[in-house]
Amino acid sequence: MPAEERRELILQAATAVFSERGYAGSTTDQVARAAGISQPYVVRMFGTKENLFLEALDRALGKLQDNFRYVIADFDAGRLSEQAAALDPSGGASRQERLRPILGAAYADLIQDRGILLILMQSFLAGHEPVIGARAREGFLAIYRLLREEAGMDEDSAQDFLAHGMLMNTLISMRLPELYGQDATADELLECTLRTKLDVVLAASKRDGVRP
Amino acid sequence: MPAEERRELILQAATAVFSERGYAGSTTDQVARAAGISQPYVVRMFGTKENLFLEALDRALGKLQDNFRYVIADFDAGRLSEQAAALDPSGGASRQERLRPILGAAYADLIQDRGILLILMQSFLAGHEPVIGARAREGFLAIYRLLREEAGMDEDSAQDFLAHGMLMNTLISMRLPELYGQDATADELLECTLRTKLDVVLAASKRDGVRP
DNA sequence: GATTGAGGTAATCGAATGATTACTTAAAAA
DNA sequence: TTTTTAAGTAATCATTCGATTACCTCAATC
Repeated sequence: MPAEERRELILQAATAVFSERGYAGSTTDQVARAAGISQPYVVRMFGTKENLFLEALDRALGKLQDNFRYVIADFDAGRLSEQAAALDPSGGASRQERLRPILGAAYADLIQDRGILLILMQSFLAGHEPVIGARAREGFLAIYRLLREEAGMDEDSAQDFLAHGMLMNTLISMRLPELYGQDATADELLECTLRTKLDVVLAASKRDGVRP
Repeated sequence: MPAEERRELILQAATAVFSERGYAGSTTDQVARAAGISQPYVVRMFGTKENLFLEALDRALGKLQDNFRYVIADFDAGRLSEQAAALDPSGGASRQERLRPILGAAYADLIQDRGILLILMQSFLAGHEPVIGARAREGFLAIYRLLREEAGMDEDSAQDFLAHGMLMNTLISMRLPELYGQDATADELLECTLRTKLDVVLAASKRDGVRP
C-alpha cells in the first residue's frame, strides 16, 4: 500500500483510539492494531506518539473547520439543504440567527465520526501537556474566531454555541447514549441535549468504539 | 500523623494530580510526592490507583453536591448573601429563575479549588474505563437530578446550566486563563464565559497547579 | 540479472510504573 | 520492662510501553 494511503489509515485509527482513551491512556500498539499493521511502523511513520497525536488532532480540527466553512458558504450562496431549510426560522431573523441552528446541525452531524469531536475534546483536557496543550488552545481559539468572524456570531451566541458543543462532547465521551432506555434521567438529558440527533448518536455509538 | 488526617491529605493531593493529568496520565508516585509521603504508602492506604481515583472522585462530587444544596437551602430560607442578592433579578422571576444565577456563582466559586471541578471533568472523559466510567455517569446524572428536582429547573434550563459548566471546565482545563492578556481572542472568550469570575479564576490558576 | 528503494516486521532494549515484601520507628498498652 | 500496634519507608519485582535495530520482501530500475 502506498505510504500516503497508509498514513491516512493510521490517522483514522489513531483518532479512534486517542478519542476513546485520551493521549496518555493510549498506546502506539493499540493504534497499530486498529490500523492492522505493526507497532514499529506506526512509530517510524510518525516519529513519536506525541507527533502522531498532533497530526490526528490537526486532521480533526481541519475537518471541523472545513465542515463549518462549507455550511457557511452554502448558506451565503443561498444553497439550503432540506435539513437546513427545515431549521430555518420563519420570522425576520438575522444572518447569525439563521446560521446558528444550521451550524449546530453540522456539528451534531460530525458525531457520526465520533473520533473527530472526541479527540478534540481529549486535547482540551490535556492542557498540561506542553506541546499538545498549546495546539489545543490554538485550535479552540480558531473555532471561536470562525464562529465570531465568519459566522458573524456575537460574543454571547458564540459562547452559547461552544457551551452546548462541550456538553454534547461530554455526554458522548461519557458514553451516556449507551445507557439510553435504561435510565429515565439519562434519557431525559440526552433527549434534551441531542433532540433530533439522537438516532444518529445512538447508531454511531454502537457502530464505533475501538475494542481493546 | 493519624491515618484519617493523612488520608484526607492524600485525597487532596490525588485530586490535584488527577485533575491536571487525568487518570491514565497520573502516577501513584506523583500523588505520593504531592502529599509528601512515599509511593508504597499511597498504594497501601488505597489498595489500587483505580480505587484512589474513585475516592477522590466521590469526594469531589460530594463537595459539589453539598455546595449546591447549601446554596439552595440558604435561598429557600431567605438567607441571601451579598453576592446572591446582587445577582437576584429585580422583576417577578420564578424560583428557578432566581436560583440559577446563584447556583452559577456557586459553581464558579468552586473554581477556587481547581481540582474539584477538573477531576470530575477528567472522569467524564474516561467513559471507556469500566469502573471509573460507570461512576462518572452516575455522578453526572446525580447532578442533573439535583438541578431538576432540588433546584426545580426545567429541562432546558438544566441543560443550559450544565452546558455552560462544561465550557467553563474546558477552558480551565485547557489553561486558557494563563493566556489572559496575551491573546485578544482568548481574552474575549474568557471574559464572555467567566464574566465577573475572571479574577477568581486567574488567581486560582496561578495559585494551583501541581508542578511535575 | 543485479541493484535499489519503498513498505513493511520480529526481536529487543531501557525506562517507567503499579504493586509487593520486608523492614524500621516510636508511642501506647500490658 | 516488654510487647504490641500504628505509621511509615527502602528495595525490588513484573509488566508495559515507546523507541530502536536489524532484518525481510518484492516490484521497479539499470
